[in-house]
Amino acid sequence: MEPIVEDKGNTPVKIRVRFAPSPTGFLHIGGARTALFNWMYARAQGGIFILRIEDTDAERSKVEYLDEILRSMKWLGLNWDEFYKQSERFDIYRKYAGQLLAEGKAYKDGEAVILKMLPDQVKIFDLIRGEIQFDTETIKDQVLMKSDGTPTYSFACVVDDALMEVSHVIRGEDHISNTPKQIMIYQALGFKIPKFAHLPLIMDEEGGRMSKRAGAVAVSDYQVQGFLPEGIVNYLMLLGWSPGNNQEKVNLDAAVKKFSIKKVNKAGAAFSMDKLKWLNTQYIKEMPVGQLTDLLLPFLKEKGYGDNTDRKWLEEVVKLYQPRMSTLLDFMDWADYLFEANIKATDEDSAKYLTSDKKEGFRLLAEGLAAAPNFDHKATEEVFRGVVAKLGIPAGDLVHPVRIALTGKTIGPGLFETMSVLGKDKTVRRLQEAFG
RNA sequence: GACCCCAUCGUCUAGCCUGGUCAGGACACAAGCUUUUCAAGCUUGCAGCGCGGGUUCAAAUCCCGCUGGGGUCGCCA
Repeated sequence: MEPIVEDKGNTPVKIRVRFAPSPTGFLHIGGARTALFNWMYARAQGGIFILRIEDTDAERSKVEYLDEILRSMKWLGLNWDEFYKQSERFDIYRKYAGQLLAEGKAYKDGEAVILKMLPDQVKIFDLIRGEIQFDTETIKDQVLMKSDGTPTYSFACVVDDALMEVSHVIRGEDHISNTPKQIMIYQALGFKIPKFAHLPLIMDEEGGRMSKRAGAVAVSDYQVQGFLPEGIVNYLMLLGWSPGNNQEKVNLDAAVKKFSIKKVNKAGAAFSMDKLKWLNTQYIKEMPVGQLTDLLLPFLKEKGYGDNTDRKWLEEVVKLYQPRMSTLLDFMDWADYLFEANIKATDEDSAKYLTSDKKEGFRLLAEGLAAAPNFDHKATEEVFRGVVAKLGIPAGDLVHPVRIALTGKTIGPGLFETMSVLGKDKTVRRLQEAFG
């Protein structure tokens, strides 16, 4: 089956799209969304997804950034079919600039090459917004090649899009006003003009411009914060697009099947950390424990918890926390008492829960647990129930103080499971030492 | 300021193209159930077509204006 679409002239056009980041910073969450929509469109149409690095600015471009962008793309699962770097194509841009000079369509100003803007009404056809019209009279002459011999963004972009036979330019709305300038370049060069699709911008939680101080903006920040690529990708696709049928949780494969660029929204979308977390929670919940444990390993290692932990035991612990985690980092916050030698509750919690009337209960419990033949949650519960029955108090009276003593926290999984994974030695010792 | 884009619950959205379903779903929020806590889960609730004119028997839906928000005006990308 040939992946084609009909254009106006009825000539079959191969779908070719590109994502063109500049390695002057980390892969931004907005950039990731642009990449995602390009990727989905390519996959949905059986087309080609090109990754083109726009590193014409040698000053600001850094290899670290390039590496990070590539890493983030792979992490998100956005694989590319072709790869280019503009810094390796300067000869090409120079050649076309020379051509325009020779044809008298551009002129020199010092070493710079500048395109004459002809008065014209430029129409661009945008797949999302329809027809947009500009009057080039208000646009000044455009620099093509800078005095230092390097191409400007618009020039390199147009030359590459044309030479790489990009059929659809899918990019952020912030590029709308670049488009008429670029069309003038296409026309001067005699290149075929591609179709455009300008995506709505992602705003911060307050509806303003996305900025660093508004929280995480780099994809890698979200990775560090314990988000899963599945959750991020799912969330990002919902910003400006809907899979329909009231579906919210949709994986990449399913999304590709339903994706249509024409169904993309026009209005900007505010980012919601809450909803991202909710989706992340959904993906964590459905993940096989073994896989989740694997993902947790690097986080544990970084905290120095990773070494010589028993895998089977670790998976049991993970299973306990899996239903209540919304990011991988939650596990690190909640399960630390299992890895630390000593734990401490806040003074406030100690004062509230570890009151002297609990001493007898703690003593009996420590004694009973120490003598328990085994230490699964059934065994620990049996001992516990025996103690509260003997004391004639409600279970809750002892449950909360014990949890504080064992974990340093007021929240957590069931107490008996908690004791079981903590192990007999630590459990008994922490009970004995609870009152100093 | 000039040019351009946009406008449905607090937020993301379905519905708009091809006017006529109590404007549907999700997150968040609130309440309840469950319960040894916190989550999760289930149930219920709260909440919206920016304003003003048209067109029409009928407007969230079509047209115009206003207001509001956003973007661009670099030898950055």
